[in-house]
Amino acid sequence: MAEQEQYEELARQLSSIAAVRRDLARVLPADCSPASAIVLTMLRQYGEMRMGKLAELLMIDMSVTSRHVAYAEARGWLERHPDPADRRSRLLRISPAGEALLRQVSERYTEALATRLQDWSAEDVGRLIELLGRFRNSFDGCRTRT
Amino acid sequence: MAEQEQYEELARQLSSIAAVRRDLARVLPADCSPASAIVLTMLRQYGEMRMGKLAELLMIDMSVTSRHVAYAEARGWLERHPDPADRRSRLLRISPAGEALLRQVSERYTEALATRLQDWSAEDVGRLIELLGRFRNSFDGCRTRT
DNA sequence: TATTGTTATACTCTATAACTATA
DNA sequence: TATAGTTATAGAGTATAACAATA
Repeated sequence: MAEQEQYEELARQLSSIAAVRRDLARVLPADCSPASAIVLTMLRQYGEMRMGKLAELLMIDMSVTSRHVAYAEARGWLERHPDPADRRSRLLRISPAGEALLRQVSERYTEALATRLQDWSAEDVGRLIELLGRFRNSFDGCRTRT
Repeated sequence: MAEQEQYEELARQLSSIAAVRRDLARVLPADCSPASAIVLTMLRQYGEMRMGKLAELLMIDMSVTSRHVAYAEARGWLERHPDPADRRSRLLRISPAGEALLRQVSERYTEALATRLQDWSAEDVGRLIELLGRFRNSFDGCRTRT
């Protein structure tokens, strides 16, 4: 258990991180929104999946996910194939163009982060990643009011 | 220096953190936006300041800051006093009502975080805070494209 | 009936640009 | 002229609710 003061500080830090995300988003290719990048990243990492599963991974409403997917499909970055198990649903799969886009995104993110974090050790970056992952997991399934 | 893979993972984590922020925002009092909460927090922490300084702390454009401040002032959470040094500017100061609101915000944030992070040690929370602070600082003044 | 996904609508946050008042 | 702040406008992201198709 942590102290109240720590929790307040943590809440403040979370606000600041939004600015970092905006900064990072500026390096993305012109018509690739952060939303597109994360959708494609999930499809590459976890493979073919349904809309509902994707929404769950992204922790956003399916209505929003649906629009992000439509945007990416319109640009040829992903494909929707019939789901043999359920005709209401379709399976989402990243396309070769989407893979190519992700390689570009990864390059730019990496370059931006390498520039900004040049004085960080790989160990500290690793620690930050580990703690952020744990932090996020602590919120999984917590969409009710306390 | 970290590896490319680490940077990619870090970029993914940052996307996830947005969901955490949304979750946390749900515990705020009805007409208190996350923006109001952070504006008031800054005024409490750093004291009276000008609009430009506040925008810099929040790392958002002054036009946006101006609207957040107008919103908070309309609800009596902060006051704008003449700046004796520059009549174009006004000094922003948190009001007693704003302080009261912040106490409520702090209570709810704390309760929400305590619930979600019950299996975290104070040390790990401290490490996360420290790393997030350093991370944010590494981005300060980096609003250009690489 | 319940569930999967889509669409319509509204709200929040943000940035850019044009503007006012003062330095 | 330059700067501090405001306002108008536009764009991205999200949630809720109503809806269509299928389970």
